Amino acid sequence: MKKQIKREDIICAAMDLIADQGFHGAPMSMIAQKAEVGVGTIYRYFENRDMLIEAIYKEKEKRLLAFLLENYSYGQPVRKCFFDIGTRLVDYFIRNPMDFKYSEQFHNSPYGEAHRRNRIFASTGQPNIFMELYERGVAQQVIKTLPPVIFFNLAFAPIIWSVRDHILGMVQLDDSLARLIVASCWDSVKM
Amino acid sequence: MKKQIKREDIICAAMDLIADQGFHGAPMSMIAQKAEVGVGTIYRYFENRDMLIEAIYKEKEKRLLAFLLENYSYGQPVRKCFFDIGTRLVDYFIRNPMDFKYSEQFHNSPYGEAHRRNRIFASTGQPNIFMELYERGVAQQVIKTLPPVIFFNLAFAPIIWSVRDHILGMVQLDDSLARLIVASCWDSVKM
DNA sequence: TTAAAAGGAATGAATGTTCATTCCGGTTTA
DNA sequence: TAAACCGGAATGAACATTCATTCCTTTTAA
Repeated sequence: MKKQIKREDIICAAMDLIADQGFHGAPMSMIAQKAEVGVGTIYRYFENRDMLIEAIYKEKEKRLLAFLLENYSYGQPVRKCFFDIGTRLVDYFIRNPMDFKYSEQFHNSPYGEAHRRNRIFASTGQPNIFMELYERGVAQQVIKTLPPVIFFNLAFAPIIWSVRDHILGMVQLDDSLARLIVASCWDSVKM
Repeated sequence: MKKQIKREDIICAAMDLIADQGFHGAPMSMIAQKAEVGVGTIYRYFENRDMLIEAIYKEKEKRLLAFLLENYSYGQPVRKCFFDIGTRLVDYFIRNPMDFKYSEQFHNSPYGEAHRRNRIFASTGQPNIFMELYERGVAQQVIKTLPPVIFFNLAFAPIIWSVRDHILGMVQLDDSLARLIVASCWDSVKM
């Protein structure tokens, strides 16, 4: 009970610090301070720094996946599903900018090297809606014949970059612009 | 004369190390060793670590820009210019993977924070072919009406991600696939 | 009912390591 | 021979991690 609370405190503190200062700006001492906890305490909950960082990532990933799967438009046409996933992705990250920033830091660091290839669409055992979408699209010939990786890049890279720009204040990503972006991504992959 | 050679040695060593080990894997002592130079010598050519890292970036950027501008299809239709830039970008990075990797490391680190927004299309005083392309496209109504940043994301994010995947060995990016990707990006921005 | 004792959670000063940077004795060059 | 150059040991700052000690909660026993 108490235990879980402290663990949460540490995770939140670390995630906030790392999200906006990067891994360099988040020494254990600072994480401890922000979490209002002794440095040593962190080590009661996490084997070491790497494990803490990994744990945060896992948690974030789990939440995102859950959000994407909630009421997902299973069985709808490929195009519909594509728009659904795209707009949800934008929604989620705009509502949880810290998650996005943390994820960026993580993937672009030695810690995330291993996961780099999992990105969003790895086979986590979960029903993989990304892969399913790709395969269905190819089978029905509604999307271009492309290696899966390329499909994913065309489909999501502009979205991710645009979300980043939004969070950095370079653009205002409102609903209509978000839709326009997703539609453009669709234009790039559709047959 | 000699001076320039040592400077080059240091830059090359640092860039190779950083490109494939990241900034963490490239302490000054290791750079010195790889460059076959004393640690102190580095400080004769660069004020400090940050300056070295910055200098490498500037050099790389200059080279890329020069490559893109070489025989650039000025005055051709927007579509033609778009394809030209896209394929050149792929070509350059595939032929200079270290430059690409370095650039990725740089942009995703505290060092590159300042430049993050310059990415490839900042106004460096140079004739900015990216901005020119965007403006011409909008004026002629051959591309969608989008904020410039979004246009750039749609146009180049998938290319950059795909190049990265190629370098990591996730896809084989041959000429025809590269052309297909550029064409798809065009599909996403064209009117 | 209360005092004492145990168990284990929390703490943060101390430790050891990893660097960037400096400095000065040696070496080359003009 | 002086001046410019080099090299790499020495320095000190920044950290992750440890561990002896304190603190708090729960159990025991009188």
